Amino acid sequence: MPELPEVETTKRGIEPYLKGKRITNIVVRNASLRQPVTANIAECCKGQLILSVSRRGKYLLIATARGNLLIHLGMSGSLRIVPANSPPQKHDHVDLVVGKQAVRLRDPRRFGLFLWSEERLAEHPLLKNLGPEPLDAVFSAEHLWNVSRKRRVAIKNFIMNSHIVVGVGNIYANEALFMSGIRPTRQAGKISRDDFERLVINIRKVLKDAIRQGGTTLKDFRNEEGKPGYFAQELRVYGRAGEACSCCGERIKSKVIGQRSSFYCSKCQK
DNA sequence: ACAGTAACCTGTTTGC
DNA sequence: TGCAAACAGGTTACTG
Repeated sequence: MPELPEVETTKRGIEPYLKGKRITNIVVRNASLRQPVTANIAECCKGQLILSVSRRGKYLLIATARGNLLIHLGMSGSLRIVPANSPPQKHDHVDLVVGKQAVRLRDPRRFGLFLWSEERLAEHPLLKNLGPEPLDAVFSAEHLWNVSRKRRVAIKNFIMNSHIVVGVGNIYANEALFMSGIRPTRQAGKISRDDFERLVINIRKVLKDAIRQGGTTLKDFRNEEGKPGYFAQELRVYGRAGEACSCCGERIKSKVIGQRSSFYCSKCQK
């Protein structure tokens, strides 16, 4: 599910309910996510004042003076604001209780994470090797050029690699490559500087546009109010195999690249 | 160091 | 209609 725009939408949605409040409790109903929910997590952070809510890549970070909550939504996770006493549904695994309300993690596939960490975030194993934020200035054509030399992996896999740049998942990788006229199978090391310039611009554009629309809801993404995002209607190639290209009319092709379904126009993308 | 694959899970869609 | 297979937005551990 959630790529950067969906995580950013979630971050903006939950922030007003959390910032400046004290953590009342954390209720864990099912600790078996991709990693087990940190043992005794409630005792670790009960009573702590929430200083900030932020995002790094697809990770949500909730900071207190003693440590940080680190949440990842995996493939099927979502966070909602609910009354703390409302009955949980089948896949509602964890509640972060703040007063009479709770931020509730629902994650049917349990690929998500809900962790407590007292080490410096810059040192955290899940965060320390991440590449730049695509919406930061340090993410540039020069960066992509520098780290792609002699790399033979397909450009689509390359930009989905969080060590290269964070937050670009399958949907937006397909879209950004279409917008840039780059065939997703091309070797990263053979992309020209001009192509990288366009790719950087379009990765930023597609992510910003999707954030503006509240993210992309294919099936189960919901914001903190349980409402879907509206960017799906603006997707140009993702999920459109066999349809006419919006630019030239050619039929959109699909192909599995690196185990992920990929979509492109063979006329517009070389 | 790099590239490719399997694995972690469950729900929904597709095809016979 | 029923059942099994295929597929899904992410990440990482392992292999060669």
